[in-house]
Amino acid sequence: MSAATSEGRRPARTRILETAARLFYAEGVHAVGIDRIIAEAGVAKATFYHHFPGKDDLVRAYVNEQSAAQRATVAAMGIESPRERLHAVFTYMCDFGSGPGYRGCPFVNTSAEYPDPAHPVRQAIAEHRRWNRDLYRDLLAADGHPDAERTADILLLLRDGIAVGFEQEDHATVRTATEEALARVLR
Amino acid sequence: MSAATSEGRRPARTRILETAARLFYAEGVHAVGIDRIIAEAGVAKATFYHHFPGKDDLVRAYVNEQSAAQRATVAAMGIESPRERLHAVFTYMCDFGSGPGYRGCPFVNTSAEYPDPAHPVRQAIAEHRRWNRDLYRDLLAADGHPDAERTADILLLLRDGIAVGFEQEDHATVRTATEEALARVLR
DNA sequence: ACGGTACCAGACAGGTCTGTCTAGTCTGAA
DNA sequence: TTCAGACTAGACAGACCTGTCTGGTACCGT
Repeated sequence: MSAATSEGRRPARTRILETAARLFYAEGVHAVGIDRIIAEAGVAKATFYHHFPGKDDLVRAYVNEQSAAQRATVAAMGIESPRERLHAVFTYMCDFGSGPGYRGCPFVNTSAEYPDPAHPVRQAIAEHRRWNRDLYRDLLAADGHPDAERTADILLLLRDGIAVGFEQEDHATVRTATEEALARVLR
Repeated sequence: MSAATSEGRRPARTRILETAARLFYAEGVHAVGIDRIIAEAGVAKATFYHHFPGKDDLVRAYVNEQSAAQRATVAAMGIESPRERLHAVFTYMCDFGSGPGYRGCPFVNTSAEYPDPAHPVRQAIAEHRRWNRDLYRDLLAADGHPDAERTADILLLLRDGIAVGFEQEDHATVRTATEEALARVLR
């Protein structure tokens, strides 16, 4: 009996994506080979190449998966006011950044390994960033902020700073700095 | 006659470091192999391993070199007032980020390829960040800012945001957002 | 003249990378 | 029962990786 399908194991594609996400995030894209992913996912090589034409396609799927997860997290937040919602987003970032497995922003990290902005992986990252920036703008506008566009650009700067900061600096310091920065930026 | 030393060519170590800096920055650390560095530097493999015990040592030297260059740039700035000096630092970042060869912050990018914070390369990066943060704090304190410590933390957040932003977003937008963010953060 | 130092060219070893291919197993639907 | 589709195991090719080693040349201070 094949253990793969009858024992209620998750489908191969899912296992590949989950394993890739874990390894890519923890160790970097170039540092993790296909052989390791298929070994830890318990998948045959032919199966991997059946689902993904090449490694770059897997990386793109990984990026899109991360983006979908973040959008779902935001969508699942209670219906607070726009302002509370905006703060909740940044609070969530701080909580996530303070967690034990934090290893920086998956989008920033992955982007660093793909120098060409025209590469499909980079374009997937750019799309996520557009969503993120638009989220800030919409929440600011809904809150009646007088300069939602420019303030959204500033919040995106802050977002990236937080993502890098929690990877590099003391967590408590970054959290305090984030709260204070938010207060100053939003006046 | 050996072309290496008599024709006024730069010493091998310098050529290695310059070539490594160019390639590491443009394409990433893992993506560039030793073979390519020694080929483009016009250096024998034995010479490379004579100067650097291994690739990680070269990466560490690369990071330290970038740090030294940034410190020298700041040191070479005219003796403006602390506040002008602080603005000049951020203006320089914007100019650099808008340049044609910009590929993100070398420290952030390199850090993304070294997951272990205890790694010597990461520690070299951390040392540079301490210098940077202390630079902000000292300039703020010299300017009489009432909360130099916390504001320096915020400026470090902003710095990282700028470094990522110029790589990912429209340059003019990031520049405008930076100026506005600086104004709001410094009140 | 001599010895140390820096340098060059390139073969080599042992490993890992992506991607292809063969060959066979299991499951579910027609 | 037959057949397509998803899956498994693993050999293989060709390139690239880091690092070692041999062997030889040029310069420089003594």
